[in-house]
Amino acid sequence: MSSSLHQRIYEMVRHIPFGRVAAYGEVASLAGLPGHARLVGYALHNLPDDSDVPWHRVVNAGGGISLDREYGAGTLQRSLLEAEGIRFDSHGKIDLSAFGWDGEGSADANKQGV
DNA sequence: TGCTTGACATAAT
DNA sequence: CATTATGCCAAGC
Repeated sequence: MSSSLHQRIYEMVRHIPFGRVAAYGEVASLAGLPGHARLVGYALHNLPDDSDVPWHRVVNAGGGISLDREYGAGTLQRSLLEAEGIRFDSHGKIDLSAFGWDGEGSADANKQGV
């Protein structure tokens, strides 16, 4: 795998704690690639089958799914997120204030009482 | 090796 | 609120 950049992104996504989500831009910055939100998405698009990367924990800046539900991936992502205790609002988006990776600072964001 | 594309983000229209 | 435009830059061909 010459694409070490993807590799690094995969690792970063792998470090996302359970029941939490991170935005593409967030992951990019944390991965050492500030501004390369697209690379994150691109990397996940090329995500190898043997990877245990929780790509479903990566969402867009609005806490929503960028993938088309029709393609299956979007629907699958939402299912996986709900399986981790993450809730979606009426708009099909996630409350980043509660489930965002940086949401650790919020007190009532800790409750995972499903 | 150079052009095209892209699971994004943000501002403007 | 939906669409358009632009930035940014690596991966794929």
